Amino acid sequence: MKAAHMNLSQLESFVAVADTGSFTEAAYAINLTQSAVSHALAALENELGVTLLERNRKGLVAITNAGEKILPHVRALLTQAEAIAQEAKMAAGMAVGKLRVGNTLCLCPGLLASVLTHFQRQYPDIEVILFEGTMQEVALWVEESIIDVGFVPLPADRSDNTLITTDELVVVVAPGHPLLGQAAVGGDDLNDQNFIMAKSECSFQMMEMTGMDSEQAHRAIRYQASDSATILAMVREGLGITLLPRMMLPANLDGVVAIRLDPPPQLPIGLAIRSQTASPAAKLFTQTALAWTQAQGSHSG
Amino acid sequence: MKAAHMNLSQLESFVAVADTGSFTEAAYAINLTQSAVSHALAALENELGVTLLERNRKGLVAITNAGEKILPHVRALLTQAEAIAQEAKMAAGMAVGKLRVGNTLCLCPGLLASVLTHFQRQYPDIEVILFEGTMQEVALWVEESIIDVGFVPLPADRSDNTLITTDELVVVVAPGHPLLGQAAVGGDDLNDQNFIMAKSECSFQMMEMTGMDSEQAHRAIRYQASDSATILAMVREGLGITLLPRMMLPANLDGVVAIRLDPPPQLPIGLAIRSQTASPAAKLFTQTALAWTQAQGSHSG
DNA sequence: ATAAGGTTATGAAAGCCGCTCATATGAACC
DNA sequence: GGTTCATATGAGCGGCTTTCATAACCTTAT
Repeated sequence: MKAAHMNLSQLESFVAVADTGSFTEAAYAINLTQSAVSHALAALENELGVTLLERNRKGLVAITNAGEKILPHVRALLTQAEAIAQEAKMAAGMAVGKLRVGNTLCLCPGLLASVLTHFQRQYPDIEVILFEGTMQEVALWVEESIIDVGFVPLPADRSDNTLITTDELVVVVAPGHPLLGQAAVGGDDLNDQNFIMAKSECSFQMMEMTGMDSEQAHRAIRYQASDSATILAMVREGLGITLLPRMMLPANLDGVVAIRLDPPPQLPIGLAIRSQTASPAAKLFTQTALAWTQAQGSHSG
Repeated sequence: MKAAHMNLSQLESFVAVADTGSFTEAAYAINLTQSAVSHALAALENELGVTLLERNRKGLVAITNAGEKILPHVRALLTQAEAIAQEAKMAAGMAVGKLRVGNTLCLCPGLLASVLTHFQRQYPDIEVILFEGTMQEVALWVEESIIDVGFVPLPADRSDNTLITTDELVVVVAPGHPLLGQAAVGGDDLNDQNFIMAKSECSFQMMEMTGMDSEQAHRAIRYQASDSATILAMVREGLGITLLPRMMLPANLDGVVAIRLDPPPQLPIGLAIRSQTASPAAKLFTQTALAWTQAQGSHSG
């Protein structure tokens, strides 16, 4: 029983099932028959000698421990397969393929939009697929080959990072707030304030950049909302103050006032990719983002 | 012409040809017919739409630029394939597979030997393949998936590193050397000495750890040899002094004297692996190495 | 030159493998 | 129990991969 080689198709099936949680959906997602997926997984499991998925003729398949261990490797393998195809097309002069980009909602949405616009114009044949998640998720996704490139706040210890830009954190308060009377607002002035922040880990990071420690930050948060408009509305009502990257401020902030801090905390934002094994599209994206940064720099300089 | 999926077998063929430089040898190496390899490469190139190898009916095949770009991705892909197989076997309770270990000759050879012995005893069914190279090569090989794990001097910026041990650098001189008269030998005392060092980049790193700068180190080296016995013989003849990690000293150093430095420079030695995508065998090896370190530590403590 | 010995390429045939179609089987919900 | 949802299974077709045999090509020696 000389085991035949495992197959890219089988691996794709496995990932698809793991992602969709269903053989039928997986089959649809990768343009195959449900039967094909079933056969593929049976063959794969047979060859590996391990059960990858706990079947359940009802609709939900659970991944086994073994499957959980193997899945990241499969993802990494398929990512390389895509990279190979892309490199080949690049060598033939065309920039095509898929690029999975991760972004954190609470990091300046305008940055992603600008870079994306430039990128799409420059490489119209690269299909961009967007993923949204927390900073931690985005960083993890890059490592696990779920996405090819992601915006993360630096310094990120894992993976390869290139600094794209920094964004200044500002305090937003209601008109007539006591802080407005001060000549300069430092980190200490924020300690006894009520904060309204986004429901994200990244809120704490931002607060700690003003000089608070983790515990203070947790205590200081009075309300948490998921949308920035909601947060600003609450600030307008005088329920508290908030801390935002400058780029997240709306064009006209009616009813609220932004105050710069002294010293101004700079949130560094970078792009994470898998250093050596990045796909060409991912490298192109990084280049585009860097070029955009420099263009911005020269505009304002 | 809907391109069929590329094939693991084709990719193996490509790597084999790239490594051996010959279709015939490659075929032999992966237990296939020369014809099969030829067909495989033709199919692969046809699908990718790129020429990967510059053929030459004489015996030597050169890799094209496109091939050069694609090759690392192929290696990474195949490494993941091996990792998948290993994870599967591990889940079934057996530790089997291949592990490619990189080592630098000038880093304590005893370390590798000890760890290897333990590892082989613990996991007799994991086949270990040794690679020797300079520190830079070893670090690069890990990144490029040519090896799974490698001993490198820390800090190595790339890849994931775990500290295994440190080794003290000592000065070795001929009997009667002026330095022997001093109470304590510091980095400054070495500046005007003639050095005999190994032909390796790692020599400079060691010298810089005593406080010299790069230029001083280059000037100070009088002779370079490739074997440590040769170096010690030259020191014995009074041609100069050398700097060695303690672990590289022979059991009885007849005719030469080792002097400890003050402060003693500690060369940190670690294991590099690909953080997320490491094969289970590579992780086991790291564990074994760490366990060995701790055992050593408790012996001497 | 021509032959010999090396290389890769090519064509045809065999066998295996992966896909689809059709259908069985199982679980839940009524 | 039947309906409806899911996955499993079996047979057959088509294609891909491999092998065998041989061609084409290059280099070197005679």
